[in-house]
Amino acid sequence: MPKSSTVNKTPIACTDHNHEHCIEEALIKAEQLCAKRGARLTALRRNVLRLIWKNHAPLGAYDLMDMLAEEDTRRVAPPTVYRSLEFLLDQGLIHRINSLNAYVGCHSPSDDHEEYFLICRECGVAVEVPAKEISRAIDKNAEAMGFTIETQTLEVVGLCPNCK
Amino acid sequence: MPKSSTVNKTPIACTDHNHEHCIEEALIKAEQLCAKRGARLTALRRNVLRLIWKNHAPLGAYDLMDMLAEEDTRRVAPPTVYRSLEFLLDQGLIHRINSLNAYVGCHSPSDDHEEYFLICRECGVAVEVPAKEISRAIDKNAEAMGFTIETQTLEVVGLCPNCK
DNA sequence: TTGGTTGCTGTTATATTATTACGTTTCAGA
DNA sequence: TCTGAAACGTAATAATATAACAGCAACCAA
Repeated sequence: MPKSSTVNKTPIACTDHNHEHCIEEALIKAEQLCAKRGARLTALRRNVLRLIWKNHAPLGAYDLMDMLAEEDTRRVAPPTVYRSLEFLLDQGLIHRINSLNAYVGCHSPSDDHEEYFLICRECGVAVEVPAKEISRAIDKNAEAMGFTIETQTLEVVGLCPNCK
Repeated sequence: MPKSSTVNKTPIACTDHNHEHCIEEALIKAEQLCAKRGARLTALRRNVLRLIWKNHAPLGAYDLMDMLAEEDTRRVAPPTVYRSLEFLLDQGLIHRINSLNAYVGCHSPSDDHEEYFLICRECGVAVEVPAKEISRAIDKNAEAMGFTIETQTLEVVGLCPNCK
């Protein structure tokens, strides 16, 4: 196997960390990135991003609608949330977890990275792991079979250190 | 990267092959496996499996319902199809493609294999590729981070040899 | 500053995928 | 042939996502 570029220790998401810091950092990075790109991080989009970062477990679109409703005393319709999600996905600020129909904040939105997810089936936490070597190997195999790769989705479900 | 166990050539699914043979073989293997396990491959389940094997592109549950309706002049309700799909998944006779909400026949239902999918976004074909080494590497990394892995989902989308 | 254009949000309706709950039938084994 | 478990039928509904169109806000050029 490739020499692992992965740090071999418990992910921050699974430790007792200052999560306010995660949220704050994510929002600042998002502001900066959008400013740089001339993309508009509107109040709604910012709110959705903040709510997604509420914890390290992916949230569904309808969960987000409920959370928005709780905060604003005003119900938002599905297209509104889905449009925000689409924007955040396009900007690489969040990822979609296909196996959960849910969305989670991206840890390194600035670089064009390959990643995969370790998902705990008990507490729901989803840890983003760099997948550069694995990804490259898959690309190589695929090309040998005549495929041109555009996107990869690797989702791994199990138990996190806290839940086992 | 690991020495590839993948055969480096165009997958059968992407060639002009005798697909009747694929279907027949899949059904025979299914019969044998179910017989061995004492599992009941009923007429309905067999039909669903046959329809899934209609081609090498994953089919949605409602597609299958439509196809059953066309053949039987009798509409089957969602739970009926979903129960058959659940059985076939349990028996390892089919796989679910999360990114498409669709189902595709398994090429080697008898062995407890790890696999991933190359999916063509143009023609829809989904090719099953053995992922033993990659899978093991992911397991190892995950364990180093304190995770215990139960299931892996790797789906790769791009263009097949015929569509590019 | 105005007017036009573009992009964002609101709203209604509906599509798509999947499950719950309960009743009926079928079938293998006693 | 009876019986219990498994499979299937049916109606209702949940969960996720999109289409289509209207109104509004922000930006830019004149």
